[in-house]
Amino acid sequence: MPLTGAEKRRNARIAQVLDAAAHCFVELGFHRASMAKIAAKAKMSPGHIYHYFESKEAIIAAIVDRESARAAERFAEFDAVDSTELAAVMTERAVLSIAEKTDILQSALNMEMLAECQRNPEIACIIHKHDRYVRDQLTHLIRDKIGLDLAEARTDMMMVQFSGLANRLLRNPDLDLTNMVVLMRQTMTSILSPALGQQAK
Amino acid sequence: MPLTGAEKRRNARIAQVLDAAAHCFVELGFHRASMAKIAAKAKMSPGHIYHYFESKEAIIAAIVDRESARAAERFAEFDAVDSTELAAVMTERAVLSIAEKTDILQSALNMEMLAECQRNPEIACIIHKHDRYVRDQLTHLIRDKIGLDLAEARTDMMMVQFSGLANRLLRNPDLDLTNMVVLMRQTMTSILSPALGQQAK
DNA sequence: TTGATTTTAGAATGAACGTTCTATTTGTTG
DNA sequence: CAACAAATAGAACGTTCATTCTAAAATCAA
Repeated sequence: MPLTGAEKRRNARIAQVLDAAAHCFVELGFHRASMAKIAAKAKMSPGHIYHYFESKEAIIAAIVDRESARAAERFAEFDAVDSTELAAVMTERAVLSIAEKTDILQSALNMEMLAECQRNPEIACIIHKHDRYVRDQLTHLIRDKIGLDLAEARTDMMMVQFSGLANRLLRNPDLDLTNMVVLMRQTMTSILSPALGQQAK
Repeated sequence: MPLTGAEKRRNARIAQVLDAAAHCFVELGFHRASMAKIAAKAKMSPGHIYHYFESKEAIIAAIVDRESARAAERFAEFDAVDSTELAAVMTERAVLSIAEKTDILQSALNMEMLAECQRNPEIACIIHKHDRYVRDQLTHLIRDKIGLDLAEARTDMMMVQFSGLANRLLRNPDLDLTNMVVLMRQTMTSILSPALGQQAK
Protein backbone atom coordinates (compact mmCIF):
# COMPACT_ATOMS: atom_id res chain seq x y z
CA MET A 1 0.00 0.00 0.00
CA PRO A 2 1.22 3.49 -0.77
CA LEU A 3 1.88 5.95 2.03
CA THR A 4 -0.61 8.70 2.68
CA GLY A 5 0.54 12.30 2.71
CA ALA A 6 0.46 12.39 6.48
CA GLU A 7 2.57 9.26 6.77
CA LYS A 8 5.10 10.60 4.33
CA ARG A 9 5.41 13.82 6.27
CA ARG A 10 5.74 11.89 9.50
CA ASN A 11 8.54 9.76 8.05
CA ALA A 12 10.28 12.86 6.78
CA ARG A 13 10.14 14.44 10.24
CA ILE A 14 11.48 11.27 11.82
CA ALA A 15 14.36 11.20 9.36
CA GLN A 16 14.96 14.87 10.12
CA VAL A 17 15.29 14.08 13.82
CA LEU A 18 17.56 11.11 13.14
CA ASP A 19 19.82 13.14 10.86
CA ALA A 20 20.08 15.86 13.47
CA ALA A 21 20.69 13.32 16.21
CA ALA A 22 23.41 11.55 14.22
CA HIS A 23 25.13 14.86 13.65
CA CYS A 24 24.98 15.82 17.33
CA PHE A 25 26.02 12.35 18.49
CA VAL A 26 29.11 12.40 16.29
CA GLU A 27 30.02 15.83 17.55
CA LEU A 28 29.20 15.45 21.22
CA GLY A 29 28.51 11.81 22.02
CA PHE A 30 25.23 10.26 23.10
CA HIS A 31 25.08 11.81 26.52
CA ARG A 32 26.29 15.32 25.93
CA ALA A 33 24.03 15.80 22.94
CA SER A 34 20.98 17.34 24.57
CA MET A 35 17.44 17.18 23.27
CA ALA A 36 17.58 20.95 22.94
CA LYS A 37 20.57 20.72 20.61
CA ILE A 38 19.06 17.91 18.58
CA ALA A 39 15.85 19.89 18.31
CA ALA A 40 17.69 23.01 17.17
CA LYS A 41 19.57 21.03 14.52
CA ALA A 42 16.35 19.37 13.37
CA LYS A 43 14.66 22.77 13.33
CA MET A 44 11.82 21.85 15.59
CA SER A 45 10.98 22.34 19.24
CA PRO A 46 12.32 19.94 21.88
CA GLY A 47 8.83 19.00 22.98
CA HIS A 48 7.75 18.14 19.49
CA ILE A 49 10.35 15.42 19.14
CA TYR A 50 8.39 13.43 21.70
CA HIS A 51 5.62 12.97 19.17
CA TYR A 52 7.96 10.80 17.17
CA PHE A 53 10.18 9.25 19.83
CA GLU A 54 9.24 8.04 23.26
CA SER A 55 12.52 9.14 24.80
CA LYS A 56 16.09 10.07 24.08
CA GLU A 57 17.02 6.42 24.59
CA ALA A 58 14.65 5.56 21.75
CA ILE A 59 16.48 8.01 19.48
CA ILE A 60 19.80 6.42 20.37
CA ALA A 61 18.40 2.98 19.63
CA ALA A 62 17.01 4.19 16.30
CA ILE A 63 20.34 5.72 15.34
CA VAL A 64 22.22 2.54 16.24
CA ASP A 65 19.77 0.55 14.17
CA ARG A 66 19.93 2.86 11.16
CA GLU A 67 23.70 3.18 11.14
CA SER A 68 24.23 -0.55 11.63
CA ALA A 69 21.83 -1.29 8.81
CA ARG A 70 23.66 1.10 6.51
CA ALA A 71 26.99 -0.46 7.36
CA ALA A 72 25.56 -3.93 6.77
CA GLU A 73 24.15 -2.90 3.39
CA ARG A 74 27.59 -1.93 2.20
CA PHE A 75 28.69 -5.52 2.65
CA ALA A 76 26.00 -6.77 0.31
CA GLU A 77 27.93 -5.74 -2.81
CA PHE A 78 30.59 -8.37 -2.11
CA ASP A 79 28.02 -10.94 -3.13
CA ALA A 80 28.50 -10.10 -6.80
CA VAL A 81 32.28 -10.20 -6.69
CA ASP A 82 34.18 -13.03 -8.37
CA SER A 83 35.68 -15.28 -5.71
CA THR A 84 39.25 -14.93 -7.03
CA GLU A 85 38.93 -11.17 -6.70
CA LEU A 86 37.27 -11.11 -3.29
CA ALA A 87 40.40 -10.48 -1.24
CA ALA A 88 41.50 -7.62 -3.50
CA VAL A 89 38.07 -6.03 -3.63
CA MET A 90 37.63 -6.28 0.12
CA THR A 91 41.03 -4.73 0.67
CA GLU A 92 40.28 -1.85 -1.66
CA ARG A 93 36.98 -1.34 0.09
CA ALA A 94 38.42 -1.49 3.60
CA VAL A 95 41.16 0.98 2.77
CA LEU A 96 39.00 3.27 0.67
CA SER A 97 36.09 3.45 3.04
CA ILE A 98 38.52 4.30 5.80
CA ALA A 99 40.21 6.95 3.71
CA GLU A 100 36.91 8.81 3.30
CA LYS A 101 36.41 11.57 5.80
CA THR A 102 32.81 10.56 6.39
CA ASP A 103 33.81 7.16 7.63
CA ILE A 104 36.36 8.58 10.01
CA LEU A 105 33.62 10.56 11.66
CA GLN A 106 31.35 7.54 11.43
CA SER A 107 33.78 5.55 13.45
CA ALA A 108 33.39 7.88 16.43
CA LEU A 109 29.75 6.91 16.38
CA ASN A 110 30.75 3.28 15.96
CA MET A 111 32.98 3.36 19.00
CA GLU A 112 30.25 4.98 21.05
CA MET A 113 27.79 2.36 19.86
CA LEU A 114 30.12 -0.44 20.90
CA ALA A 115 30.70 1.14 24.27
CA GLU A 116 26.96 1.47 24.79
CA CYS A 117 26.53 -2.10 23.60
CA GLN A 118 28.18 -3.38 26.76
CA ARG A 119 25.86 -1.67 29.18
CA ASN A 120 22.56 -1.38 27.35
CA PRO A 121 21.02 -4.76 26.44
CA GLU A 122 18.64 -3.21 23.93
CA ILE A 123 21.53 -1.63 22.04
CA ALA A 124 23.46 -4.88 22.28
CA CYS A 125 20.56 -6.72 20.70
CA ILE A 126 20.40 -4.31 17.75
CA ILE A 127 24.12 -4.47 17.10
CA HIS A 128 24.30 -8.25 17.34
CA LYS A 129 21.36 -8.56 14.96
CA HIS A 130 23.06 -6.56 12.21
CA ASP A 131 26.38 -8.23 12.83
CA ARG A 132 24.75 -11.63 12.47
CA TYR A 133 23.27 -10.52 9.17
CA VAL A 134 26.62 -9.45 7.73
CA ARG A 135 28.36 -12.50 9.11
CA ASP A 136 25.78 -14.88 7.61
CA GLN A 137 26.13 -13.29 4.19
CA LEU A 138 29.90 -13.46 4.27
CA THR A 139 29.95 -17.00 5.62
CA HIS A 140 27.62 -18.14 2.87
CA LEU A 141 29.92 -16.52 0.32
CA ILE A 142 33.02 -18.19 1.70
CA ARG A 143 31.49 -21.60 2.31
CA ASP A 144 29.15 -22.02 -0.64
CA LYS A 145 30.59 -19.84 -3.38
CA ILE A 146 34.31 -20.18 -2.70
CA GLY A 147 33.95 -23.58 -1.09
CA LEU A 148 36.25 -23.19 1.89
CA ASP A 149 36.17 -24.93 5.24
CA LEU A 150 36.15 -23.02 8.55
CA ALA A 151 33.92 -20.45 6.90
CA GLU A 152 32.75 -18.85 10.16
CA ALA A 153 36.27 -18.37 11.43
CA ARG A 154 37.43 -16.94 8.11
CA THR A 155 34.47 -14.59 8.10
CA ASP A 156 35.30 -13.30 11.54
CA MET A 157 38.94 -12.88 10.56
CA MET A 158 37.90 -10.82 7.53
CA MET A 159 35.77 -8.68 9.76
CA VAL A 160 38.64 -8.31 12.21
CA GLN A 161 40.51 -6.55 9.41
CA PHE A 162 37.72 -4.07 8.81
CA SER A 163 37.08 -3.06 12.38
CA GLY A 164 40.75 -3.29 13.24
CA LEU A 165 41.68 -0.84 10.52
CA ALA A 166 39.05 1.65 11.64
CA ASN A 167 40.21 1.30 15.21
CA ARG A 168 43.80 1.72 14.17
CA LEU A 169 43.19 4.98 12.37
CA LEU A 170 41.67 6.47 15.48
CA ARG A 171 44.69 5.58 17.57
CA ASN A 172 47.15 6.72 14.91
CA PRO A 173 45.79 9.42 12.63
CA ASP A 174 49.10 9.62 10.76
CA LEU A 175 48.72 6.05 9.59
CA ASP A 176 50.33 5.59 6.18
CA LEU A 177 47.89 3.53 4.18
CA THR A 178 49.96 3.16 1.01
CA ASN A 179 52.25 0.49 2.41
CA MET A 180 49.51 -1.11 4.42
CA VAL A 181 47.39 -1.80 1.36
CA VAL A 182 49.94 -4.34 0.17
CA LEU A 183 50.01 -6.11 3.50
CA MET A 184 46.28 -5.93 3.88
CA ARG A 185 45.74 -7.58 0.52
CA GLN A 186 48.21 -10.28 1.42
CA THR A 187 46.45 -10.82 4.73
CA MET A 188 43.00 -11.05 3.19
CA THR A 189 44.35 -13.44 0.56
CA SER A 190 45.93 -15.54 3.27
CA ILE A 191 42.67 -15.71 5.19
CA LEU A 192 40.87 -16.87 2.05
CA SER A 193 43.50 -19.39 1.04
CA PRO A 194 42.59 -23.09 1.44
CA ALA A 195 45.94 -24.18 2.91
CA LEU A 196 45.88 -24.02 6.66
CA GLY A 197 48.07 -24.90 9.57
CA GLN A 198 51.43 -25.57 7.92
CA GLN A 199 52.85 -22.12 8.63
CA ALA A 200 52.25 -22.48 12.32
CA LYS A 201 55.16 -23.79 14.28
CA MET B 1 64.04 10.84 47.13
CA PRO B 2 61.61 8.82 49.21
CA LEU B 3 58.03 9.94 49.59
CA THR B 4 56.90 11.54 52.83
CA GLY B 5 53.96 10.12 54.73
CA ALA B 6 51.69 12.88 53.51
CA GLU B 7 52.68 12.29 49.90
CA LYS B 8 52.11 8.59 50.23
CA ARG B 9 48.68 9.13 51.66
CA ARG B 10 47.89 11.59 48.92
CA ASN B 11 48.93 9.15 46.22
CA ALA B 12 46.87 6.43 47.83
CA ARG B 13 43.81 8.67 47.82
CA ILE B 14 44.37 9.55 44.17
CA ALA B 15 44.64 5.88 43.26
CA GLN B 16 41.48 5.26 45.27
CA VAL B 17 39.62 7.85 43.21
CA LEU B 18 40.99 6.46 39.94
CA ASP B 19 40.01 2.90 40.82
CA ALA B 20 36.53 4.03 41.73
CA ALA B 21 36.28 6.13 38.57
CA ALA B 22 37.45 3.27 36.36
CA HIS B 23 34.82 1.01 37.90
CA CYS B 24 32.05 3.56 37.40
CA PHE B 25 33.18 4.43 33.87
CA VAL B 26 33.09 0.79 32.80
CA GLU B 27 29.65 0.37 34.28
CA LEU B 28 28.06 3.65 33.23
CA GLY B 29 30.31 5.43 30.75
CA PHE B 30 32.13 8.70 31.24
CA HIS B 31 29.13 10.96 31.26
CA ARG B 32 26.61 8.99 33.26
CA ALA B 33 29.09 8.23 36.00
CA SER B 34 28.45 11.11 38.38
CA MET B 35 30.92 12.54 40.84
CA ALA B 36 28.56 11.44 43.60
CA LYS B 37 28.78 7.82 42.44
CA ILE B 38 32.53 7.93 42.03
CA ALA B 39 32.83 9.48 45.49
CA ALA B 40 30.63 6.79 47.02
CA LYS B 41 32.68 4.05 45.37
CA ALA B 42 35.92 5.70 46.53
CA LYS B 43 34.45 6.09 50.02
CA MET B 44 34.96 9.80 50.28
CA SER B 45 32.79 12.87 49.86
CA PRO B 46 32.22 14.38 46.40
CA GLY B 47 33.71 17.68 47.44
CA HIS B 48 36.86 16.07 48.68
CA ILE B 49 37.71 14.67 45.28
CA TYR B 50 38.36 18.22 44.13
CA HIS B 51 41.39 18.35 46.37
CA TYR B 52 43.03 15.81 44.10
CA PHE B 53 41.48 16.55 40.70
CA GLU B 54 40.61 19.88 39.20
CA SER B 55 37.51 18.59 37.49
CA LYS B 56 35.74 15.51 36.25
CA GLU B 57 37.45 16.01 32.90
CA ALA B 58 40.78 15.72 34.68
CA ILE B 59 39.71 12.38 36.15
CA ILE B 60 38.75 11.14 32.69
CA ALA B 61 42.10 12.24 31.32
CA ALA B 62 43.92 10.53 34.18
CA ILE B 63 41.99 7.30 33.61
CA VAL B 64 42.71 7.36 29.88
CA ASP B 65 46.38 7.92 30.63
CA ARG B 66 46.58 5.17 33.23
CA GLU B 67 44.70 2.58 31.20
CA SER B 68 46.64 3.37 28.03
CA ALA B 69 49.91 3.08 29.90
CA ARG B 70 48.88 -0.29 31.32
CA ALA B 71 47.93 -1.56 27.90
CA ALA B 72 51.22 -0.32 26.47
CA GLU B 73 53.19 -2.03 29.22
CA ARG B 74 51.76 -5.36 28.25
CA PHE B 75 53.37 -5.02 24.85
CA ALA B 76 56.81 -4.68 26.37
CA GLU B 77 57.15 -8.40 27.01
CA PHE B 78 57.27 -9.10 23.27
CA ASP B 79 60.73 -7.60 23.32
CA ALA B 80 62.17 -10.73 24.90
CA VAL B 81 60.50 -13.14 22.49
CA ASP B 82 62.54 -15.00 19.89
CA SER B 83 61.76 -13.60 16.45
CA THR B 84 60.73 -16.97 15.01
CA GLU B 85 58.18 -17.32 17.78
CA LEU B 86 56.83 -13.80 17.68
CA ALA B 87 53.79 -14.53 15.53
CA ALA B 88 52.78 -17.48 17.69
CA VAL B 89 53.33 -15.64 20.95
CA MET B 90 51.43 -12.60 19.76
CA THR B 91 48.56 -14.78 18.62
CA GLU B 92 48.38 -16.56 21.94
CA ARG B 93 48.44 -13.23 23.70
CA ALA B 94 45.79 -11.61 21.52
CA VAL B 95 43.45 -14.54 21.91
CA LEU B 96 44.17 -15.09 25.58
CA SER B 97 43.90 -11.48 26.67
CA ILE B 98 40.61 -11.31 24.85
CA ALA B 99 39.37 -14.48 26.48
CA GLU B 100 39.86 -12.99 29.92
CA LYS B 101 36.75 -11.46 31.37
CA THR B 102 38.65 -8.44 32.62
CA ASP B 103 39.71 -7.48 29.13
CA ILE B 104 36.20 -7.75 27.82
CA LEU B 105 35.13 -5.18 30.36
CA GLN B 106 38.25 -3.19 29.63
CA SER B 107 37.26 -2.93 26.03
CA ALA B 108 34.12 -1.02 26.91
CA LEU B 109 36.40 1.56 28.43
CA ASN B 110 38.62 1.36 25.36
CA MET B 111 35.73 2.04 23.03
CA GLU B 112 34.65 4.98 25.12
CA MET B 113 38.18 6.32 25.13
CA LEU B 114 38.39 6.08 21.35
CA ALA B 115 35.05 7.80 20.96
CA GLU B 116 36.18 10.59 23.27
CA CYS B 117 39.45 10.75 21.37
CA GLN B 118 37.68 12.20 18.35
CA ARG B 119 36.12 15.12 20.13
CA ASN B 120 38.49 15.93 22.98
CA PRO B 121 41.96 17.01 21.80
CA GLU B 122 43.49 16.46 25.21
CA ILE B 123 42.30 12.85 25.27
CA ALA B 124 43.45 12.42 21.69
CA CYS B 125 46.91 13.60 22.66
CA ILE B 126 47.17 11.08 25.50
CA ILE B 127 46.00 8.16 23.38
CA HIS B 128 48.28 9.02 20.48
CA LYS B 129 51.22 9.31 22.85
CA HIS B 130 50.80 5.80 24.20
CA ASP B 131 50.05 4.39 20.79
CA ARG B 132 53.25 5.93 19.44
CA TYR B 133 55.16 4.31 22.27
CA VAL B 134 53.83 0.83 21.51
CA ARG B 135 54.25 1.32 17.80
CA ASP B 136 57.85 2.45 18.15
CA GLN B 137 58.72 -0.57 20.26
CA LEU B 138 57.12 -2.98 17.84
CA THR B 139 58.61 -1.30 14.80
CA HIS B 140 62.07 -1.49 16.34
CA LEU B 141 61.50 -5.19 16.97
CA ILE B 142 60.40 -5.89 13.41
CA ARG B 143 62.97 -3.72 11.68
CA ASP B 144 66.08 -4.21 13.81
CA LYS B 145 65.65 -7.59 15.45
CA ILE B 146 63.81 -9.49 12.73
CA GLY B 147 65.24 -7.36 9.96
CA LEU B 148 62.18 -6.83 7.81
CA ASP B 149 61.31 -3.99 5.47
CA LEU B 150 58.06 -2.01 5.73
CA ALA B 151 58.37 -2.27 9.48
CA GLU B 152 55.86 0.51 10.20
CA ALA B 153 53.22 -1.00 7.97
CA ARG B 154 53.77 -4.46 9.45
CA THR B 155 53.51 -3.01 12.94
CA ASP B 156 50.22 -1.35 12.17
CA MET B 157 48.91 -4.57 10.62
CA MET B 158 49.83 -6.48 13.77
CA MET B 159 48.01 -3.91 15.83
CA VAL B 160 45.03 -4.14 13.52
CA GLN B 161 44.72 -7.76 14.62
CA PHE B 162 44.69 -6.86 18.30
CA SER B 163 42.13 -4.09 18.18
CA GLY B 164 40.15 -5.86 15.49
CA LEU B 165 39.75 -8.94 17.64
CA ALA B 166 38.59 -6.93 20.64
CA ASN B 167 36.17 -5.06 18.45
CA ARG B 168 34.91 -8.27 16.93
CA LEU B 169 34.13 -9.84 20.28
CA LEU B 170 31.93 -6.91 21.20
CA ARG B 171 29.92 -7.22 18.03
CA ASN B 172 29.67 -11.00 18.27
CA PRO B 173 29.88 -12.31 21.84
CA ASP B 174 29.40 -15.89 20.61
CA LEU B 175 32.64 -15.72 18.66
CA ASP B 176 34.26 -19.14 18.52
CA LEU B 177 37.92 -18.54 19.23
CA THR B 178 39.16 -22.11 18.80
CA ASN B 179 39.06 -22.05 15.01
CA MET B 180 40.13 -18.45 14.81
CA VAL B 181 43.37 -19.10 16.65
CA VAL B 182 44.65 -21.11 13.70
CA LEU B 183 43.77 -18.38 11.23
CA MET B 184 45.08 -15.67 13.48
CA ARG B 185 48.45 -17.39 13.78
CA GLN B 186 48.60 -17.82 10.02
CA THR B 187 47.73 -14.15 9.57
CA MET B 188 50.36 -12.93 12.01
CA THR B 189 52.92 -15.20 10.38
CA SER B 190 51.97 -13.86 6.98
CA ILE B 191 52.37 -10.27 8.17
CA LEU B 192 55.83 -11.10 9.51
CA SER B 193 56.95 -13.02 6.44
CA PRO B 194 59.56 -11.34 4.20
CA ALA B 195 57.93 -12.29 0.88
CA LEU B 196 55.58 -9.57 -0.23
CA GLY B 197 53.41 -8.76 -3.17
CA GLN B 198 53.36 -12.03 -5.10
CA GLN B 199 50.07 -13.21 -3.67
CA ALA B 200 48.30 -10.11 -4.86
CA LYS B 201 46.74 -10.42 -8.25
C1' DT C 1 47.93 20.27 75.77
C1' DT C 2 47.28 24.07 72.69
C1' DG C 3 47.32 26.28 68.52
C1' DA C 4 47.80 25.76 63.61
C1' DT C 5 47.30 23.25 59.53
C1' DT C 6 45.53 19.64 56.76
C1' DT C 7 41.98 16.51 55.69
C1' DT C 8 37.47 15.38 55.30
C1' DA C 9 32.27 15.55 55.08
C1' DG C 10 28.22 17.22 53.54
C1' DA C 11 25.08 20.85 52.54
C1' DA C 12 24.36 24.66 49.19
C1' DT C 13 24.35 26.53 44.50
C1' DG C 14 23.37 27.35 40.00
C1' DA C 15 23.17 25.44 35.62
C1' DA C 16 21.62 21.93 32.41
C1' DC C 17 18.99 18.25 31.35
C1' DG C 18 14.92 15.10 29.87
C1' DT C 19 10.33 15.34 29.86
C1' DT C 20 5.56 17.23 30.22
C1' DC C 21 2.11 20.68 29.77
C1' DT C 22 -0.39 24.38 27.60
C1' DA C 23 -1.36 27.10 24.06
C1' DT C 24 -1.11 28.45 19.23
C1' DT C 25 -0.80 27.66 14.50
C1' DT C 26 -1.61 24.99 10.49
C1' DG C 27 -4.07 21.95 7.68
C1' DT C 28 -8.07 19.22 6.44
C1' DT C 29 -12.87 18.10 5.75
C1' DG C 30 -17.75 18.84 5.58
C1' DC D 1 -16.28 29.25 5.73
C1' DA D 2 -16.69 26.61 10.03
C1' DA D 3 -15.22 23.09 12.97
C1' DC D 4 -12.26 19.90 14.15
C1' DA D 5 -7.85 17.44 14.25
C1' DA D 6 -3.03 17.34 13.72
C1' DA D 7 1.30 19.65 14.10
C1' DT D 8 4.18 22.61 16.39
C1' DA D 9 6.32 25.93 19.69
C1' DG D 10 7.97 27.12 23.86
C1' DA D 11 7.52 27.73 28.69
C1' DA D 12 7.42 25.05 32.98
C1' DC D 13 8.75 21.21 36.04
C1' DG D 14 11.34 18.31 38.71
C1' DT D 15 15.66 16.12 38.76
C1' DT D 16 20.40 15.52 38.48
C1' DC D 17 24.76 17.12 37.94
C1' DA D 18 29.52 19.35 38.65
C1' DT D 19 31.33 22.38 41.54
C1' DT D 20 31.89 25.49 45.64
C1' DC D 21 31.32 26.71 50.32
C1' DT D 22 31.27 26.01 55.36
C1' DA D 23 32.44 23.90 59.03
C1' DA D 24 33.92 19.95 61.68
C1' DA D 25 37.32 16.38 62.57
C1' DA D 26 41.91 14.74 62.48
C1' DT D 27 46.81 15.41 62.51
C1' DC D 28 50.83 17.53 63.75
C1' DA D 29 54.18 20.90 65.98
C1' DA D 30 55.55 23.10 70.07
